[in-house]
Amino acid sequence: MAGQTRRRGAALEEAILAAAVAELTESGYAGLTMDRVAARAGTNKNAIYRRWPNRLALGVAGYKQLAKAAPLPDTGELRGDVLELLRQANRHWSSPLGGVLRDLLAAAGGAGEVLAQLQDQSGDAAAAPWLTVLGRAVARGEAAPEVLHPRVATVAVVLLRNEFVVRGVPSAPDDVLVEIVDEVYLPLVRRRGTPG
Amino acid sequence: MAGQTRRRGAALEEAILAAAVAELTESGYAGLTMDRVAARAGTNKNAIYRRWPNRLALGVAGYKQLAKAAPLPDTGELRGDVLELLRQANRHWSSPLGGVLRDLLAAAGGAGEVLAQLQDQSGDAAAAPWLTVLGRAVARGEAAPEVLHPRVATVAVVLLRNEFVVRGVPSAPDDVLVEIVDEVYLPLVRRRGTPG
DNA sequence: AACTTACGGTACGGCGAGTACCGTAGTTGC
DNA sequence: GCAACTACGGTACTCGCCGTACCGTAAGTT
Repeated sequence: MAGQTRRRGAALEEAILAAAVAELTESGYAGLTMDRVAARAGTNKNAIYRRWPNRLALGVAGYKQLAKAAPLPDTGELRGDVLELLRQANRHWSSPLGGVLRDLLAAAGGAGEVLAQLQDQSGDAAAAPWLTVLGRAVARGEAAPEVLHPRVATVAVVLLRNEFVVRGVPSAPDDVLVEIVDEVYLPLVRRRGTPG
Repeated sequence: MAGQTRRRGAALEEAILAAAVAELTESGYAGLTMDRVAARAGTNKNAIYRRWPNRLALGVAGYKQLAKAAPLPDTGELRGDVLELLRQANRHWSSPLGGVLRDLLAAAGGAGEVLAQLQDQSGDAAAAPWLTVLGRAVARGEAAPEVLHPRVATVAVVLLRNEFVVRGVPSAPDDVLVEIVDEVYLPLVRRRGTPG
C-alpha cells in the first residue's frame, strides 16, 4: 500500500524478531503463533520459516532477546548478597518473562539442544554469580572453602525455582526468600563442623 | 459387531481410564489425544467429555491411576534412608511416568486447582516421607531438631528434580545422588553450630 | 410396555503448525 | 543498463487435534 520498499535480509529478520518479542511480552509463549507474528511483522509465515525451523526456535530466540543479566550485588556481607540475588531471580520468574521461560522449558521437553540455549539464563551459567558472591564470602572468612561448588552454591535459587514449578505461585513472598536464606542456605555454607 | 453388550456407567468409565493409562505409558501425555483414547476404549469422545471436562483433566486422572507410593525406607541410619528416598524419586522421574508428570505440570501452567491434585505426588504431601525419616534421625541424635521443617527436609529431592527440569537428563547418575546427600543434605541437617 | 437416560456414530467448527506454489520486487553480475 | 538470480509477499492448502452438536438406539427404570 504505502510506498515503503520491500524489506529483505537483516531488516526483515529484525522486524520478525521484534514482533515475536512483542507477542511474547503481551501474550506469552501460548500467544506466540506463527500467523500472528507474521501479521504483526507485516510479512508472512514463509519468511519466518526461512529463518527458524519451528515455533519453539522462534520462541527461544525471542526469549534470549528479552533476557538480560542483572548487575552483581556486592553489599559487603554474604547474607545481603544472597538475598539480593534471590530477589532478582524472584522478580525474573514473577514477571511475564518467567512464564515464558517455564513454557519454553516445557516445550523443549528435555531436548538437549534447546535447553542448552536456555541454560545460559537458567542453568550452569547461572551458577557464576553465586560462585562469585560465595568466593568473596570465603575470602572474608564468612563461608567454608569447600562450598565453592556449583551444586552447593546454587541451592538457594534452585529452591526458589521449585516454588514456581511445583506450587505455581505467581510470585514468592519475601518471607520465603528470607526463610530459604536463613534456614537453608546460610547454615549450609557457613563454616561447619568436620563431618564424621 | 460382536454380540457384546453396550457398556455404561462405571464399566465404561474404567475402560476409558484404562485406555488413557495405556496411551500415557506408551506415548506419554503428548500421545494422549481424545480421539485415540476413545478409539482404544471402543467408544467415542462424547463419553469422555461427559466425565472429564478436558484433556488435561483426563491426563491427571490417568497419572494418578499410575502413580503409587513407594514403601518408606528404614535402614537404621539417616544416610541410607535419604539415599534410598532419592533413588526412588530418581527412578520415578526417569521412568516414562516422570515425563508425563513434567508435561502435566507444564500443561497446568500454574493453575492451582490442577496442581493441587498433582501435589499429592510431587508437592507438599511428598514432604511426609522426608519428615518421617528425619524424625527418626532426630530421635537417634543424628540430626538437629530444627530441621524438621518441610523446606529443609525436602532439599535433597528438590535438588534432584532440578536436574531433570533444567538439564533434561533422562536419568540422574548415582554419583549425583550421592553428591547431593554428602555435599548438601547431610551437612545441612546434621547438628550444626549456633548461627550468629 | 412406556419412559428416561446414556452410549455410539458421525459430522462439524475452530485453531494453529507447517508446506507448496507463484508472481514480483530487490539485488547482483555482466 | 539489461539479464539472471534470490528472496519476499500472497494465498491456499493439508493435517492433527480439541471441543461441540445432533440423533438414532440400547440399557436401565417404573
